[in-house]
Amino acid sequence: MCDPLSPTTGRTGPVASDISRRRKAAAQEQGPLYMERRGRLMGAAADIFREQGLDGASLNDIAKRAGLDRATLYYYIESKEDLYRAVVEDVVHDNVNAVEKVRNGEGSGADKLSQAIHLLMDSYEKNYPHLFLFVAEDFGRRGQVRRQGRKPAAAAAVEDWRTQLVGLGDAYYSALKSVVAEGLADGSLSSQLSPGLVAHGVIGMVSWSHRWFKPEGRASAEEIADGFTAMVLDGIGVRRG
Amino acid sequence: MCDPLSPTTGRTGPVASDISRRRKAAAQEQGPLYMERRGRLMGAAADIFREQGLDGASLNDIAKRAGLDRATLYYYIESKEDLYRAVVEDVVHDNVNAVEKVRNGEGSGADKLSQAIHLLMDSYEKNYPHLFLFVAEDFGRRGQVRRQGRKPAAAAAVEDWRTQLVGLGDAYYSALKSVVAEGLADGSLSSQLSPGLVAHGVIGMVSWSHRWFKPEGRASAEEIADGFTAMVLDGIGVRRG
DNA sequence: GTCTATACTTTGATAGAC
DNA sequence: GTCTATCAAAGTATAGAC
Repeated sequence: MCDPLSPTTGRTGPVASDISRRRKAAAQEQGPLYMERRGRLMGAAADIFREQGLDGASLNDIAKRAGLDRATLYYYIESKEDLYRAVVEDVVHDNVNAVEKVRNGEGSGADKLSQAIHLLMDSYEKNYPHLFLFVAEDFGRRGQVRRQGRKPAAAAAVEDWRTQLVGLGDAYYSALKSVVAEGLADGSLSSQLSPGLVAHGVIGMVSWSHRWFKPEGRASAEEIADGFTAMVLDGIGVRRG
Repeated sequence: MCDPLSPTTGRTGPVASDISRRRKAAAQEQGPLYMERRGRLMGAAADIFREQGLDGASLNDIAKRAGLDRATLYYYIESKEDLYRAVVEDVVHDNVNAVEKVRNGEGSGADKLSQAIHLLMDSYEKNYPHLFLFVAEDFGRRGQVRRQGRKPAAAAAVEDWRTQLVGLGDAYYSALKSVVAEGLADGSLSSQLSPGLVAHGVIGMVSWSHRWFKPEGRASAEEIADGFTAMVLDGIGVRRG
């Protein structure tokens, strides 16, 4: 290691700026100051994305919330999409993994369905608002992300990234559908409905909570999950016969 | 001396352009050509809004789909928000009115709940994609609509309009909650859950269909409504005891 | 690490000729 | 009725000084 690259004049030469390299270096280093500020930035971004959505949020708003200048963000992140990704990716992955673990685990289909509902509501609460950011966006739509600026993030990369997120949503749906099908097969569930329709209904019921659920609200995530589970399994109509 | 290019002759004077006045005049006139082209524009706008969302859609895209120049749109509409409003407003109003009519009508609470579910799914199909455009947007978020251009639509007016749309969503929720409460009171529904939670769940189940429902798809809106109604009233768990 | 200044892009909207 | 030309605003991202 050596840093003899100062100009031979002895003067402090012009700094090689290239924030892209400095960003990568800092990311590798993972110094304590870097990590702390990066964490604060992620929190601010989560708030703003929650309030305004991916499109509606501007880096200006996020920078202001984080107490930084807009340009400073680029020391920590590569682009707006990169920032959004950093905020939601882990939590979404964890969630899909968790549901797939439930599907592959022990228990009846009905039990697993209940577990899945509780799991998701729990995650909404624990990881608020990160998971909601993902649920609120409809990545199935094309061209939603509008690219501006002198060097917009590479279109192909952005498209790849969107496709990945769509895939995660699909994986979640697929796992839940399997759970329902298993329940119908093992006799713990009984319905004329297709597993796919049930899965859509359950996911809708739970996902829609991003429009009204507040962590400090009257009902806890667990109570809501209990309620939805009872509704789906037992129904709310009076028993006939 | 005198500028020979100066049009000081008795020739036809400069036209008073003012497209705003001409737009209002044409709207009053309602000539057949105007109505036909306006209708085509609304159809194109509905398509693009469906694909890209309110924010993601650009007037350029909409104009292209309608086979017009971007500037020509302003002969028919006042602003982007005005266009979106024209596309969704009637259908959303009709829907809220229909649900309130169900609430005020005859029948048990359980019957009314079933009616409401069928009504909404039917409307999704019949008015596709207009009602979906509304459901897909989250007007509860602030500052989502980004205003650009030399003279952005008056911020106050846009805010008013957003508040109105939020109000329509609230009215829908409120009506459905009443229906559930009535069912619990008249004995046609039986549950420990709060009417509000049930209403949220049902609305979520149905509204989420904007992410997956296709009018040409395997299941019709009526079949889906039948399925969701059965799921909510009877449940899909095996009967105990 | 952070900021000022600025390049470049896209958009919504107008003016005014035809 | 429609179009060309253009505007002002807001955005993303970069360069480079400190």
